[in-house]
Amino acid sequence: MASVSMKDVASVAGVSTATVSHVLNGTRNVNDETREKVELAIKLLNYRVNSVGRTLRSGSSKIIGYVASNLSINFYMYIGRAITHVLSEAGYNIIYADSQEDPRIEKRNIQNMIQQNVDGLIIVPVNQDCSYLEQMIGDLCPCVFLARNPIGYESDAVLASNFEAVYESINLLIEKGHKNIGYMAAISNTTAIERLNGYKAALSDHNLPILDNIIKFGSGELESYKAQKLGNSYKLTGELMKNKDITALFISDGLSTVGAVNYLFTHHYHIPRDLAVITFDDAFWLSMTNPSFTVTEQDTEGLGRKSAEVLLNRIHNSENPYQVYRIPNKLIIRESC
Amino acid sequence: MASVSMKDVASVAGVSTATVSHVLNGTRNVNDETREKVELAIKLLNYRVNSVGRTLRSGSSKIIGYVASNLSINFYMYIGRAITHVLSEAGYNIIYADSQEDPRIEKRNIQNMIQQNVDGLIIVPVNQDCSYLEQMIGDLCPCVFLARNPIGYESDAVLASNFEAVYESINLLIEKGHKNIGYMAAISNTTAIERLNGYKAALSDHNLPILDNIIKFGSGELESYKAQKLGNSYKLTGELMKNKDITALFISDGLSTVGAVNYLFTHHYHIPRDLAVITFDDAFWLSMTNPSFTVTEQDTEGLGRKSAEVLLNRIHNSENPYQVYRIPNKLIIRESC
DNA sequence: TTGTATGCGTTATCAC
DNA sequence: GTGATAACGCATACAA
Repeated sequence: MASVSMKDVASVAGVSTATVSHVLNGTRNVNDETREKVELAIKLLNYRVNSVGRTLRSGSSKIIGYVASNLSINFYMYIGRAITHVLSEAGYNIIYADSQEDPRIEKRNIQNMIQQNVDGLIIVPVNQDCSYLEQMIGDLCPCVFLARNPIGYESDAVLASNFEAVYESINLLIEKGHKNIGYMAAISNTTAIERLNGYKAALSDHNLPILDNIIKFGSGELESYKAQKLGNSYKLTGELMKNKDITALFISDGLSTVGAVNYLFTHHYHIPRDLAVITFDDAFWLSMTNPSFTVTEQDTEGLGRKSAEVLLNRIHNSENPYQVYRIPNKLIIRESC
Repeated sequence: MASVSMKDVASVAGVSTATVSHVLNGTRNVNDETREKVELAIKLLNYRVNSVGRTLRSGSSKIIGYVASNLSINFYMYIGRAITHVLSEAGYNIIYADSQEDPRIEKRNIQNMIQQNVDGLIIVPVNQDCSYLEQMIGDLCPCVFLARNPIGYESDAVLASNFEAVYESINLLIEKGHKNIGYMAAISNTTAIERLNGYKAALSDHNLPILDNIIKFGSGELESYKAQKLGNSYKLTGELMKNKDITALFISDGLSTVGAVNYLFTHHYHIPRDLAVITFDDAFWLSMTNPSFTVTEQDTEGLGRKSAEVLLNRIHNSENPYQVYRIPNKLIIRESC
């Protein structure tokens, strides 16, 4: 509405808009006296740059879009904060979009951001198959994938070291004498496969058999986090635990954890006496249950920071070959194992 | 980079840019044949409108900004989804910004959004005192406050019915025979006062005394949600529970709940036998603890929907007097009372 | 039914 | 050291 433009500032200060612009951006030498006149006018009129005009003219919005599959999962919010921290330092503004696990919303979010002329994108894709993003993004803006390795789209990716994290966790259980270690996963995608491979490798390396009947994989359907508490993973855990030989359980994702823990508590498992448990991904409530849970925690700070840095590199130097970066987890030992 | 503009489309279709624009927006009659030529060119070139140009020219970005005090609290994300739902229907795009409970970040977020020419703002303010937003926002864009009633800034606000929700909860406890009902609050602001007044009114209406020594108020400092589990509310609950007359406890905000519940579990309170408990605000884990917790749940869907509607009204009709809207809570009875 | 031309607010290329 | 002026991509008033 009552918007003040550079023209107004220029007129009040008695200079040209070019001078105002240069004062604002420090892009050329300005006489001290002139500068002061301009700065006074800016204060007087309460002038703020219009980013839209600037973006149109300069071709750069200084905005980075963070499009996450599901922002109601704290994991992705914490990553967002780390991203924001790094990128603000570098002079960028960050806008968040929430895809709500819906590929159509994700598509719209990315479309919008591109139309807003974002200088870069950090994407947690809803689906593994990202080929449909190819013609949307193309070479319009650099783009880093986060937490999930995209299929059908060549780009940088920053991922947790899924294999190593699970390997380390299973190792711990084996060292404690467990031989029948159940494995629970709600989702099946390449990330889930990487984790499962860590499990299998750890068993193999200790000459333990891999028993298919104590590995439980969900349908791959994504349930909303809110609905999750009564969801599929509760049931899957029940089916898994019919096998009475199991003395330890590894829960391989945060979505499974809610239902699985709920099942174990409801059925009065004595942890860790009857059953040792380790879960993938920390959550604040996992340290306040009785017993508290041993977890392999993903490094949100590291993941966010790295993806921001990779994006910045890509923006400034678009010729390097694409690369996948791995951020190690951290094993946090609590009471459940 | 290889960005396609209306000019390119016009040239390929053999028409003027005006025609392309009108085809795109349906703003005037176009010959079927011409339209088809244009649409073909658009497909051929994979053309997408540039929102920046459109915004600059039209003065409207069709973007609404949602600036929340702390997006890692699920409550605010769920509200964001409801907002998004209503506003997408109305043809707006929504961008989220996370203030991380830091007024400086909030300020930057709002500043950015205004510079991006957003058509409206929905703000969960970090501080109660919003007078510093006055000169930033002014009449530059309509703005609805959410969840916290701003001081020093005249605007619409959409709030939970704090008074009634607590009144109803305390009523339930009184009906169950409780006379010494402890009250816990981590934060002290007008929202907290409203809730406390609901507590006091319920007691008064049943001719029960209001005992200051079983009411515990935090310092008002905001702790990060992540750090909260070991934070102030744990300690405050401990101090409160020194009073052995207390037979019921009302926890008046989600931030307190984490610490308070942690304290009660750690000290092996038998709930509800020794102590009946009701908390303000639901969270998924409150239904999977043992016992599960009775809560007065805030209606995120209603809060988000209403604030979006109020904003739309304000955008289309800016002359109505400002108003405060209240969205009722829902009492969900579980095992803790 | 369609085209031409202007301006939104800014930056950048000239010229002075 | 400073000022005109063009151009970014689009929508629209006006002309044809």
